[in-house]
Amino acid sequence: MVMPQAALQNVTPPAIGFVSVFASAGLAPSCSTCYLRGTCLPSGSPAEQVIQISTLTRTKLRLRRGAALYRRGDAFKSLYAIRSGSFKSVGLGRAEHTKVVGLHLPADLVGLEAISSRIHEYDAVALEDSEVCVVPYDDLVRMTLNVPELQAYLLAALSREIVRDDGLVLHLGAMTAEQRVTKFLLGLSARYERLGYTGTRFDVRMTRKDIASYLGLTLETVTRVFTRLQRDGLIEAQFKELRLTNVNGLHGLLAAAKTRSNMSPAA
Amino acid sequence: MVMPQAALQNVTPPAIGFVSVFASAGLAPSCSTCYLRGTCLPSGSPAEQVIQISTLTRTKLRLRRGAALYRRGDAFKSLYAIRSGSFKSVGLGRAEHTKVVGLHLPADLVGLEAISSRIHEYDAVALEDSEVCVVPYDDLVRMTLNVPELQAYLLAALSREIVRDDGLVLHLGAMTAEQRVTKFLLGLSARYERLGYTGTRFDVRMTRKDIASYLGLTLETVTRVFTRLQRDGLIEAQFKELRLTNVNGLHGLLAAAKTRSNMSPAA
DNA sequence: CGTGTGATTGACGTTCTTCAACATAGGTGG
DNA sequence: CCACCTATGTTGAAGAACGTCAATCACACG
Repeated sequence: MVMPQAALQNVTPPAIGFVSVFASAGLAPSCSTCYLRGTCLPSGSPAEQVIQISTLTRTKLRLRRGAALYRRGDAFKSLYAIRSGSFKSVGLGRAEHTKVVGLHLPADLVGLEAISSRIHEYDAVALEDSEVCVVPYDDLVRMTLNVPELQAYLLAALSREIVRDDGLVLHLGAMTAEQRVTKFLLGLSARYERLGYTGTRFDVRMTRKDIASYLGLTLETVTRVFTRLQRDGLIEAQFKELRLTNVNGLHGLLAAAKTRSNMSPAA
Repeated sequence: MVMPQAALQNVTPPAIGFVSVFASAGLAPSCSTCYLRGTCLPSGSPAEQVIQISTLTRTKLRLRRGAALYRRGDAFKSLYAIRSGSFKSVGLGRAEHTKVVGLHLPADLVGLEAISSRIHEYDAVALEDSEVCVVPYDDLVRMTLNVPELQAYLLAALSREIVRDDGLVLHLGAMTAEQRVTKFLLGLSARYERLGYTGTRFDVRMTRKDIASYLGLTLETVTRVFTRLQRDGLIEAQFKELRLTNVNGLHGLLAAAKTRSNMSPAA
């Protein structure tokens, strides 16, 4: 069990639990060689800028499953780009109850919600052994003034997050349990595909309980939907392992007349 | 009925319906005299910067109730700061059904969701006769490079929107109808108070149908909750007019043991 | 090999939706 | 100014979807 090695330069420190910190002394790859190149930060064109951006992310963190990247109430100092693994964002609802509000995969930028208040609003917990690049926020912002592409990228990332959340709002309130789960699975599939994986066969790292929380359901309901989808030949699921055996069929469930109507027909 | 007067400078044009465009030829107030000064854009300190920012927002729009500031699919060119009135954001769910995803009051910045894709994702519809300042986005971004406070402000605004949405996600999935409506009313109250209004007596501009859509309920359920809250002496409501007669009681409903438990107890 | 967490399945109850009828407000034209 | 008309809001009764409670199973981990 690797313990956190005290503070290094200006690393956000408090990540408790099974965290390992290391700087890029040749060990850690720079942005220019990262296989996610260009997806998490704009290391697109001018090589000069890529180098500049690489200096931002010298520090990496490794987290064991269950470890927290940050916790609710922690001071916000950095954003985190996921290099490998996955995280959930866990928020606090009324009456000391928690709820999963986000699921983050490689190339995602985590911590955006804390920019305005400078205090993290959620726990970010590793769903598996994971690795992130630390992006000190003040340095990032300073650099945007010289690298307009970076500025544009950061703004776009924030905007994308808003769209994602709005999408969630749109669906949470207006879909049946079956549709929520289906939407969730298809969304995951699409994200994995964008990362270069298959999209029809992947592991669901969240527990049924987490999924239920994320979708605003109970874990029993989620389980039942899984078995129903499996019975109908749309998926094959056992525990974390998942295959989408009939993607069209799944899409069909979403479009279906079954929509529950607190929604108004479009004009 | 005032018709849109063709394009003025680089105004986003397509706002259809009852829209009136006018430039600030002394008529329209500048940021330095606006009663919302500092709330929508950072016209805080250096007078020079306020003037600079004012040049961004030379164009204002007036919209009649029901008119659209922009529509889904419109090209994104500007953000809009609400000077007076209110708007709803309406998104498209599955199967040609719409859902209200946002409610915007004075000083809010509208259109943030379109920054990444450069295409508006929602309709923004005026809930009453309203007035907005047009903030051309490219000009705004260009200016942030010289005015770091503006950059910080813009990033914070986006981040705040993310927090707002996450909050909605948190609550939509995990609260009873009574709690959703209560949360909605208390939220409105807080926002009006922050704007300098009473917070215990205000008009709800959205129809029951809109509220229901926003909260993921049916309009009948919303109505029933309203009458129940009224019966219990917590509010007085007739149609759009609303008074919160027992704010503590309302807060009590949220904290209450009544939470439905797809939520996990905090660690 | 035992313990604990996560997953599954069933029976039952509650909340919310659905369907339907009716009331009220606001706007339009006579 | 009134009559009408449509959009909006209110109320009731019945049913479905999902939550709740509880028992059992399977896997992972020490």
